[in-house]
Amino acid sequence: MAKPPQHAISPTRNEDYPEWYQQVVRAADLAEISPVRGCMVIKPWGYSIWENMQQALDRKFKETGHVNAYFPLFIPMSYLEKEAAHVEGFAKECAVVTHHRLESDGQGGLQPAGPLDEPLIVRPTSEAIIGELYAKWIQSYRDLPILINQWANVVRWEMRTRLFLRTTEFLWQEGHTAHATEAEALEETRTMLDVYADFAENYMAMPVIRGEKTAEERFPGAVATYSIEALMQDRKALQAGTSHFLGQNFSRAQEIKFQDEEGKEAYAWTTSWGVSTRLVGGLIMTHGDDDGLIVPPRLAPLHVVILPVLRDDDSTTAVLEYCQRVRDALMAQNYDGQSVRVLVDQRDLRGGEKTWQHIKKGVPVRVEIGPRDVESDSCFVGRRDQGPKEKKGIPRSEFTSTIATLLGEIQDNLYARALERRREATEKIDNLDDFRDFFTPRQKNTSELHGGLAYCYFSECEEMPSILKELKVTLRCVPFDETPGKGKCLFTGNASSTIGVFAKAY
RNA sequence: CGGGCUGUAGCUCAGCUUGGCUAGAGCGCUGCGUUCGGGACGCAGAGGUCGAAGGUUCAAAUCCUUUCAGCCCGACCA
Repeated sequence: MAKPPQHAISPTRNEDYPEWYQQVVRAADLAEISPVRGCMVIKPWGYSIWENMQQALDRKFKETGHVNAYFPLFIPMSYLEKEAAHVEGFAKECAVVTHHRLESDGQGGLQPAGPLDEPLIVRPTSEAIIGELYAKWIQSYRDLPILINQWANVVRWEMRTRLFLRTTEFLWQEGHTAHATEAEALEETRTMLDVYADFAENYMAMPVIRGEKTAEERFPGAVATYSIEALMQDRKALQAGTSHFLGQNFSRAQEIKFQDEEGKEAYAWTTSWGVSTRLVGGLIMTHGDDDGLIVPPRLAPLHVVILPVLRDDDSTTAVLEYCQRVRDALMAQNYDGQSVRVLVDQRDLRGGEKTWQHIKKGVPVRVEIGPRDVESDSCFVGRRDQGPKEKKGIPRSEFTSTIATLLGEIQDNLYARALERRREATEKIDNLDDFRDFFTPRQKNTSELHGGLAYCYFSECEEMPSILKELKVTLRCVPFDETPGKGKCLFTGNASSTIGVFAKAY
């Protein structure tokens, strides 16, 4: 008998976090790198999690008055030239379509032909094309607000890619709204940030900090960028969603004008906001452990997997029938407004092997059912937020009737754990030595989890950028939830009344 | 786009320095048997034009040239 390894994932988080991440993506069968440079294939388990995210978000968008539409993948290059800062921000990472045909090169190969008069850009984001249409659609204050969202893929030609966190092509949603007044647009920007934060915390069980980005980190062309920032288990921050107040920058560039109630011509106030498949990466790094992924119940493709323990005797039929009964009873229950999602895994695999597959995929609840359980009318239940061997027998009817409570407990527990991890990794720091110390690993040669979130007073000064660069630290945001008093800028010692959240980041 | 490295089975790699017979291992896969509530074992098998093109040679995974692709480190990023 080979001794089983201690953990399903090797290396562990402590040993090599980036490698652990990749191994979890693989072990949980979420996605794989594709033959196409920088692009990933999202496999059914990973896509299903994304679908559940989409579903929850889409419902929230609609509850806040938005509707879905779809705009073209291609953007004429001239459209992108209109907003100067926007161009500069995205020009370096645009895929460009210059031809519309292929022809034989005479040697069995193909070559592009039919050059386009004007190149088309594969959208890196859609402000440029959507604004162009809004300009046509908006004539009167009666046409406002326009509150549209689209689910789409976008392409940004990144130099280095990591599954879900940064890929050349990714899936996302982008909301684009236009308003008659500044106040209304600002409120929209803030509302959508709150929608994201609510989703992150209550669905993903991932605590986030809401805040505003500083000028350097702002979306190209925006007046203000708000973001939600989450802390991963390696103590690096992940920007999980952004909401931009675009002011009139885009409407001036794109001539999005309307006549107001007094008959005067005015430029619309616009916003845009988005979250992407990057959230799946955030989910992995928030909850995953050394046995693989843990999916919060509200987003889990499967809530419960039933694993029949079959022997080579005549108990098989009884066990399978019992499994069906348990399945039916579970599916009759409601969790989070939907029927509980259950699978009886009858594949012809060894029990241990099968169990571990589901552990690695992060299914919240596993139920082993064998002759013993049929005999005692009970279920042998394991929770993914607990150790693989912490399984216990529960009377069948009690288990099936309280499944929603159990799933709710797991959801809450995951959030509580994540919040506690963040709390442990958060410090208020008021001098530069401590700051350097906080972000410097103890060991030189091995990778080490270190750092976290540092709350510090700061000012936009000359000293800050070089120190941050040296430490590979970034200013994540100016958090909304902090009420600053009087402090001193960490970098200059000058008086400051602005608190920033600093962290190493993805 | 600068610096370093790697392309050999589905995956991870050995073999290359010093050219030589039918190109290997582990994992995975298929079959049979024993197993099965913490990741099994035994036996038998399938699977490769050694990234591509050209050259040197009696002989090339191995040496030379060209080329393509990928990875890592820098500048950029949801």
